Amino acid sequence: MSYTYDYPHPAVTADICIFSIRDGKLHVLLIKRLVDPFKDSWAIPGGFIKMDEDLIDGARRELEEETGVADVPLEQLGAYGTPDRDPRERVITVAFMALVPSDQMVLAAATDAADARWFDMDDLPKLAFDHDRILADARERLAHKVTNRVTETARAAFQFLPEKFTLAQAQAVFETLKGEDLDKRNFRKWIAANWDLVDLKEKTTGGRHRPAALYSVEF
Amino acid sequence: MSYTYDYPHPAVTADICIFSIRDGKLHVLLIKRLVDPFKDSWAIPGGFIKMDEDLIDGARRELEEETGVADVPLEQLGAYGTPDRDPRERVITVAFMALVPSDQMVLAAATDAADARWFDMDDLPKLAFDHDRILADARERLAHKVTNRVTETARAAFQFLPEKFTLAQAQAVFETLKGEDLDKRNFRKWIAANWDLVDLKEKTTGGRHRPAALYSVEF
DNA sequence: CTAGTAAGTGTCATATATACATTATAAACA
DNA sequence: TGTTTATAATGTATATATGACACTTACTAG
Repeated sequence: MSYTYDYPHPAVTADICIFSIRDGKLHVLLIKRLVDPFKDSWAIPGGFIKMDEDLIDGARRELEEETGVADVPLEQLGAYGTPDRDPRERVITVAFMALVPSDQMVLAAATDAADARWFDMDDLPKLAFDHDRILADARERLAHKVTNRVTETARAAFQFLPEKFTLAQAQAVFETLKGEDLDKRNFRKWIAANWDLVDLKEKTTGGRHRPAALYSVEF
Repeated sequence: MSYTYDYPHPAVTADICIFSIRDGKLHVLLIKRLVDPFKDSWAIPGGFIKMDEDLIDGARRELEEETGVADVPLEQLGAYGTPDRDPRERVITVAFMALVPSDQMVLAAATDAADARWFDMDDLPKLAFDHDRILADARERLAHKVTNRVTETARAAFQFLPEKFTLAQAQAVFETLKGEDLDKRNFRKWIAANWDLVDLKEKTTGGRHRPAALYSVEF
């Protein structure tokens, strides 16, 4: 009996959907591919799993190599393995996702990708492989996670708010992540019931309207 | 530029957790391994994905080859790829699960496994690889799916009931699948609200107690 | 006819979701 | 200074889901 499995092996990659809010709109981090297939196409970052690294570690490494983005709390989305999803050879990919702040983030595309940029989710380019499907699945999952219970993902939403924020700002963030408008009064009830808001007893100034109360969160 | 990716490739398998109720207890379908590693150990069925088949098709094929079980509605659980989960070489597995009736099912282990048997989930043998972890994840998912909304999995629960069943029988099935006891009155409210039960105007006989009304379901 | 056993049934409290309209307060401007 | 404009702030009613909880009914066996 031989000591290696005598079956042909597919390639295995990890692909990562990184979401952020920029300019009040949901964005996703895409890279421009450096090599064929789909050279010069946009794609979600990802690459080959090394033989000695765990799937999530491979995902983290590829993400950093292609975009410079590090230290994000990835969550597995699932495996995608339609036989012809890669025109070169059989490639099975394990998809991950995360929600991160991106303002002070410096994208470093140089090494393993021709470019790395944030794209508005409402204005996406044509994507390589089956990445449009993976991304759609991730988008759906994001919307569910953001309000359904107090998950890591929901907590990440507050990263898009300044230290001191108004409830209107918070509502805008959650609306962006969910992809739908929320009722103001119901949102305020929800956030007060589910998060530990501190009323800072300060108000905004300068607006041509009634000033808003400022809050901070404690986790 | 070469036409194949010059990275080493891991092996990729599909592993399948098949649940059923037998004797009123939750069981899982395991196979006895025919070859090393873990020769003669029990394991959840599974095997190598072929180069031209989709993940779910590979899972279905392996399941049939190793157990004789066919035509089950598999759902993907996720990918497991810890580097040393297989002592021989790097193997990444994609796990699937399903809930099926098993009474008239004939297990045919002969071909690709030394044996195939149903095991009581409360009396499992030591499992090969990391299959205990995969199985634990599947068990948890099953419990959630059975009552949370009207899913395929929830519908499958009725397969464990005869054409005409009492509400007590139905409750027993759902208790087994959830792994916890349910309140009789609350269960009756729930099943009446969520399923289309037909009161057959018949009653059981022969019990040393008050006869029970018989129902059937319509989907 | 009595004992045993499982069937059958309703209410209250709590939590969550959703719909919906008016008043309050500051800045800008005439 | 007072009028306009823009956003902030607030409460109630309804519907639905969840979970706790105890007594009466009806058959069988002895």
